[in-house]
Order: sequence, then C-alpha cells, then structure tokens
Amino acid sequence: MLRVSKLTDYAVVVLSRLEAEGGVQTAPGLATATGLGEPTVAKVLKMLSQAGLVEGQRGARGGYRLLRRLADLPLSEVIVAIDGPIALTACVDGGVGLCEAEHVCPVRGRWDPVNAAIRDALSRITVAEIAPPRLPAFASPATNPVAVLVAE
Amino acid sequence: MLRVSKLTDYAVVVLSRLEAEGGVQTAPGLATATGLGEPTVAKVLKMLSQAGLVEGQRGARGGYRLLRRLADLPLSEVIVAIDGPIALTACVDGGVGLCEAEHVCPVRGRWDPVNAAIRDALSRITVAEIAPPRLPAFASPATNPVAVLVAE
DNA sequence: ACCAAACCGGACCAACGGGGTCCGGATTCA
DNA sequence: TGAATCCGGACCCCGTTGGTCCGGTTTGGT
Repeated sequence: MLRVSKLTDYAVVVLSRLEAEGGVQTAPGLATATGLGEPTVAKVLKMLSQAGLVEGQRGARGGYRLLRRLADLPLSEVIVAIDGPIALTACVDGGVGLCEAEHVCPVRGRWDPVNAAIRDALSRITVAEIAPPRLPAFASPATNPVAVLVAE
Repeated sequence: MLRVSKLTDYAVVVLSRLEAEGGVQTAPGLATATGLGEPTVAKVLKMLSQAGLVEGQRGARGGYRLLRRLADLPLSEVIVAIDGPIALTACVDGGVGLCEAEHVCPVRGRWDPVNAAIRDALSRITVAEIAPPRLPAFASPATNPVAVLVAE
C-alpha cells in the first residue's frame, strides 16, 4: 500500500523526543517517555545508530545522543535507515539475475524516474517538520490546519 | 520498504500494451502478449476496471478498452487503483478508533504533509512516461540513459 | 575487585498482507 | 443454444514486518 514501516514512525517519535530533552538518554527512558515498548525503542535506536543519525554510549550512564538537529535531517534519511533504500519496485538498481524473467520484463529501469521523484520529495521534508510538538497531550495553540487529502 | 505492489507494476505493463495495440483486447490475449500469468492479468484488469481506468465488455468478442490516453493518466491513479489510497502510515485520514493508543500517539496527523508531497510527486508523472517502448524485445534506437540512483 | 547499568549483535517467532489461483455466475455474440 | 468473456468472490501459500528475547561487551560506581 505504499507505506513506510511502523518502525519508521516510531523513529520519528523517538528522534523528536531525543531532541526535545537533549543530552544523552537511555533506551528505557525514551521508552517510558514515548509510551512505546522498550525492546522496540531499543531496536529503533540501534538502527538509527548504525545509520549514523544517533550515537550510542555504552556502559553505565550510557545512552543515545542526537548527532544532528532534526531541522537539518531530511526524512528520507530516516526512512533509508529503517526501511532500507527507497525503491518502489523490486527490480531496481540494475540488479541482474534477480528477476527470473528479466529478458522478458518490459519495465526494467522504467521506474527509476519515479524513484527519483519520491526520493526528492522525501529529502525536502525534514524530521522537524513532522515531529510532534514538545510533549504529548500538550495541545499547541494553533497548528497549521494541515490539509487532509483523501484518496484523490 | 516503501514499495508499491507488483500488481501495480503489472498494471503499467498491461496498460501500455493496451494502448500500444488499441481497441478492445481480451485478458488472455494481453496475458500472452505481456508474458504474465493469465489469472494475474485478469485480476489487474478487474481492479483497473473498478477504478474506471479501463472498461470491460462482457460476452463473446468482449475484452477491455482503455478509457484515457496514458499521457493523460497520472501514475498516482494507477497506484490508488491497485494499492489503495496513498498513505504512508496506517493512522491516517483522521480515522478514530483504529489505533489502540491514539490518545498517546504523538504523531497523529503529522504525516499528512508527507503524504501530500508523495501524492503530488506521483501525480506529476504520467503512465506514458514510464511505460515500456512499443514492443518488448524491440530495442528503441536511443532511449534516454536513465540515471541509476542507488541508496542515497 | 566487583557489580550494575546500558548498549551491541544476533536469533527467534507469531501475525499480517501480498501474490497467485480457482470457481460459479452473468452477459453477449454467433 | 452454446461458446467466449467478464465479474465477483473465496481460497491458500509464502515473505516480510513487528515485537521479543538472550548472551556478550563496555563503562561507571561502590
């Protein structure tokens, strides 16, 4: 259905919480703060760490630290970190031998401009733009009335 | 992984074949012409028919007919026809009661601008742009060397 | 020196949805 | 009347996602 994984959604929540609080925070602490499961938060943080978006400090008094401000972090990087490369179709990147009928398949490489368009759109949106306001259950006075676009 | 279903890919192939040949064509005929499975092609055509992109004629000498030129058909409509509404996250369109922890979830409605951006990008690309050249196994003399964009 | 706290890496399992097939019914033309 | 074809739905298999858990390693405190 053209959707990102839930983990990516969680990642945005965790990242925003990480920036709101600042400094080094533990995975269990972020879990209770966000209301998400502790192992799940840990998994997300591990992935974000491998992608270089956060930094983990081991040992006692350890935790995770944000490496970039969310305003400078395009959403595409988070999606790539969690979901892997952004490619709408399986047959992509000129991989040979993956598709059993690639010599018949008439769409090889044709989705590339679509992928590029999606990557471009997602790289123009920063995590800060979709991050929730400071604290949950705190209604900001006047958020922009975002247009609700159904089907189309 | 932020990908569309294979069925959408097939739909593009079938649609382009439908336009290349013109007129009314049967599902079995399109199946053999595209090299795809016959039941699969039938399924795709059924979905496209429900979405109003093609028209089915029943009875003997029946078949499917294209209702719009592919150059006027944005890719987003095909994706919506096959994959359903374009919404990157499950909690969308203000559906209440779907998310078990919606009063805690701090990202409700925050993905809307992202969805809008994706819809916009996909509605600017027509099916004709990504449709394969006239016939498979026929190399057009000089196709644009589409840029291969890896991860990012 | 020891222990507790925390990250790291990986394996593991259940649940959901996609992909593909099939069947009976309705419709139209020869 | 019969053949061809679309229509609508049910059905099942497999892959991925999601969520969990465990042992190992590093670090700071007592």
